[in-house]
Amino acid sequence: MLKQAQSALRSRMDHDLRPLGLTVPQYACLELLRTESLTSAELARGMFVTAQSMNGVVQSLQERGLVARADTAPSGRRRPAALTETGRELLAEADTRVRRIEAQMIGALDPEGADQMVDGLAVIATTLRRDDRG
Amino acid sequence: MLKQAQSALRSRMDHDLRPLGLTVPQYACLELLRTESLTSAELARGMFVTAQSMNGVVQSLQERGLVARADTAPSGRRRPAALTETGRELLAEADTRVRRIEAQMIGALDPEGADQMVDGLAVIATTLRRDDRG
DNA sequence: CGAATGTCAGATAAACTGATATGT
DNA sequence: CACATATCAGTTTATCTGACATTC
Repeated sequence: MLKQAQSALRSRMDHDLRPLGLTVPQYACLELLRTESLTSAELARGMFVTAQSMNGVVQSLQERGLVARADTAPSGRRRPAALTETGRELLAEADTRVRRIEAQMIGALDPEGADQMVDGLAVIATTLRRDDRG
Repeated sequence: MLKQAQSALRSRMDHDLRPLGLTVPQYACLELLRTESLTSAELARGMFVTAQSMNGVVQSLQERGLVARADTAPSGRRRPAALTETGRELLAEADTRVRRIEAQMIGALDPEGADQMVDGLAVIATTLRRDDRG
């Protein structure tokens, strides 16, 4: 089941990221911010949690100087978070660790199977959104 | 990535199990106990968490009367937890909800893809155990 | 002694619901 | 007014590490 693989992955990522002072949700958050600035609400949707939950994560990242947000909203109440230089550096280190895990994961599958896996997981992720039929 | 599908699944399970007063870890725990009695340590290994973490989960299940453990250990310090009748009933209800999610998940994949998915996830789960090369 | 199991204590993080405020 | 965003407050759960006891 998904749950077994999920638990194993989370456990392993937690173990490898902990020395960097990063939790899995924090890492996931930084990862989403790699290519673009996003508001807490957008990050929340990307991670399937409430805006309130995400707010806590973003605030802790902000306090640690890993992300930055403008003090005043450029439009509406939107205050997108962006990686700082420090954040980008830490993300790079976290990434090498996570990629090592992914490599181990992918290495255990045959090449064709790995491709189908990625496709299937993407389908599942979009299918399970709570919004699509609660 | 696994993480996206995992987050979506967790969010969806959380949402559907919450009305039963069950969290995802609690449900996973009951599920592991469906066919056999297990100690906290064994459950912990099955869920890739520490024995301490699992202890809290088991204790809350015990307080709610969903699982039972002998007061004295039949051998060593082992005090395996077993589902109570109440626990079994709640698990049944939780199961129909989770199966509904799984059906939706599987339904989004073609039959062949679903099979390969299950196999692949099993491989990943065993591969990622922290113990196998940390 | 060593290994497995159980458990206490303390800390931190994450998630929820509910309420409230602010902009478009 | 409705809707999206932000954020505060309070609660619960899960998780970790460290320490310690028990039993084979």
